[in-house]
Amino acid sequence: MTQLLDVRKMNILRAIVDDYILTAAPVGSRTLSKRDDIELSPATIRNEMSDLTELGFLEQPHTSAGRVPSEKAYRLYVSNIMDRAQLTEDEAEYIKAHLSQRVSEVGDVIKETARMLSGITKYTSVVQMPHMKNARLKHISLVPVTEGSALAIVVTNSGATNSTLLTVPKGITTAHLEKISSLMNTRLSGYKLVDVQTTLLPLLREEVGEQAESVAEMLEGISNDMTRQNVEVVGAANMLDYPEYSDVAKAKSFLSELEKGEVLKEVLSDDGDVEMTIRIGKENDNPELKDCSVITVSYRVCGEQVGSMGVIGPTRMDYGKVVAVLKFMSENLGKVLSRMLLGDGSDGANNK
Amino acid sequence: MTQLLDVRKMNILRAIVDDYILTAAPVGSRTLSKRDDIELSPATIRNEMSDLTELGFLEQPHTSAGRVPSEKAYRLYVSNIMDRAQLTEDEAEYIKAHLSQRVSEVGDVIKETARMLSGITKYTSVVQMPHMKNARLKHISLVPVTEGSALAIVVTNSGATNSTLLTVPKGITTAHLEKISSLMNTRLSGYKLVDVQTTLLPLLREEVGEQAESVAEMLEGISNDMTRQNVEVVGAANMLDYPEYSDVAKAKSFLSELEKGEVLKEVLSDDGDVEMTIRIGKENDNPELKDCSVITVSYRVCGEQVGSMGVIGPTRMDYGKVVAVLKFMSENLGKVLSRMLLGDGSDGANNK
DNA sequence: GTTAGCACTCAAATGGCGCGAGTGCTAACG
DNA sequence: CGTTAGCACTCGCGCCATTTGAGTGCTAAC
Repeated sequence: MTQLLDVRKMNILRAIVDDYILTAAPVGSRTLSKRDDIELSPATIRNEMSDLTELGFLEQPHTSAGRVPSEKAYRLYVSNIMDRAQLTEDEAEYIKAHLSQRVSEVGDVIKETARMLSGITKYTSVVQMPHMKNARLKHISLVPVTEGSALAIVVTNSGATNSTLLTVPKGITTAHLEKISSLMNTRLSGYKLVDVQTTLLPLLREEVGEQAESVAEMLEGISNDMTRQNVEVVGAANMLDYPEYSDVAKAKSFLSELEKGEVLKEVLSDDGDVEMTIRIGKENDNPELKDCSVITVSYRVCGEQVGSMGVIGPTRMDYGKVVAVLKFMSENLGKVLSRMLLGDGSDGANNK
Repeated sequence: MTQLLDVRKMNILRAIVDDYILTAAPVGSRTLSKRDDIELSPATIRNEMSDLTELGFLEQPHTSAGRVPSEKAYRLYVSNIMDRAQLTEDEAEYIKAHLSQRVSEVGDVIKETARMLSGITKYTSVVQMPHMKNARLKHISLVPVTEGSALAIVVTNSGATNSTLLTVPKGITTAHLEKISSLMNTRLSGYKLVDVQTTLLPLLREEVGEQAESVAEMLEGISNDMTRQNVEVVGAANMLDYPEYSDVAKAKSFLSELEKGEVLKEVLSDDGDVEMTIRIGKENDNPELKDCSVITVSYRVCGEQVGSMGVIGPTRMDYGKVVAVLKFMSENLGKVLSRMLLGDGSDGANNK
């Protein structure tokens, strides 16, 4: 493509998208000509719209209706046209306040984040719990609890802690446990959790003599537990406010799909190191989302990418706003979590 | 009330409720007379229906429509008329299989229970995580993890274990922690968790000298963590299948309310020792549920009532089926959890 | 006490009608 | 030559009158 569209076409297209995002109704030439930012007669606009339709940026539901932006138009809008909306002072303040007030549990912070995301955007929000795949092991201790169970306490280099209750073979003694944990420590310290599961575990399984099986099982239990991904979904009901879901059948299939949780894998799919991903309509792998757009952003704790979150809305979502909110939210969540996991010490992330 | 209704009226009422539960459409005299179990002419039935209307068991949406059961009718139906449906072999089998296959985590078992409940009933299900309020403390240990944090490991008399990460004052040493935990053990062992929070904590706070504040904070952290109630909700989207929610606005307000979570408190409200509660329509405290019925049942682990679960559906829900499923599910969940918490030893509950 | 018959009611479905928003084309204008 | 006014044409949508049919209540006969 050379210069995609001349300035006037751009302006018209922007106006159409803006309007459609707001009203969900096909927009016509007259409506546009009334706008302040477009000083053209309806007829001229009609000509331009005709061109835009031919180029695939607009669609007509039927002959005598206005035009509706195509997915191609949204794509262009997102990458070239829209001016990213700013959060209002109030919103920014609100987010900061609510995020730092819940400093007790990681889970709570994630939930609150999801709530705020959908509260501000009025769409459906999805927030992943931070995973620890890339965290490096620092220390493992095994504490006997009852006959047949022990607690594994795992500390990672970032300072994060996790504990899992393990079932251990009945006969095992405290001395045994200590031996095993010291073994684990010498062999595993410094490695990533994800490596433990994929590569180190098989190796170790061969090497350890006596308690081979128990050690292996324990490790598997630990890394399973620490690798499991949980996702908070909030605001699904919001979708019912939009005319695209005024059909109950559509609403139902969307909500069911959400509940099944397959959708979440799509959000979860972290595209390498990409900061933010915008998937419009059929760009989503899941056919259930073909009328939705999904914007996701990853967040980092102490520089390490540990999870992502996203907003799901109709294709005519307010992209500018959502992008702004997500960006802000991701940064702030990162800060708060970093602070939490490091025990309030202010290193790593700069918490202004 | 003497004998509430004569046999024929009962039969007719049952037939109407049965039919309405199935079709959600007002049922007329002709429809009824065609049924095999009622051998009367439409005219006779009309007379009876007229009586039933006067008695408050039936309602007419408008003059020329059939009759619809009133809440009073459902009440009667539930307590006197319905024959509790049995689960099919397949369903029972299915439940047992899926429940015992997920023996790893309590949370998973609860989730699976909720999923099956709504899967079988096609309504919305709500399952509470088991609480430990009534569990008696057996042992507490505090394990230092990093500078500034320690893990509290709590074992209860039933063998259940729980661990919480606590933040401790920076200066504290391992020796300190040991002292504190032994103090906790001597003073608290044998008490119920719920008592710790409400009555023991203030007492203790005065008594301990030196580390008063830290101890108190820790205990508060522990008991907060162990008392928190979590609830799984599954199948909300199912409601959209029923004509009573074909109005999107209604659907939306129901779903929003569910998401807000206030509804859950209602389910949670354990009516003392009552096994099963059925709330029909406006019997629900929450006005949002005035067109719903909620059936809840508590479940027990080792004889102790530790949580409850329920099904939310339209007032014309299939009461017989739901009651049967809930009863079965509650028993089986109890068994599975008992087995899990006791570490597979088969005492307490009899696991056939 | 039960039932057939009949007049009456009323929601919902049906179908025509006109409105109005919007298009596309053509011809005139600067 | 780009822009605009004018006009005929399209077509979904809401409105209204009509029909349909399920259902009732009453009365009179069995």
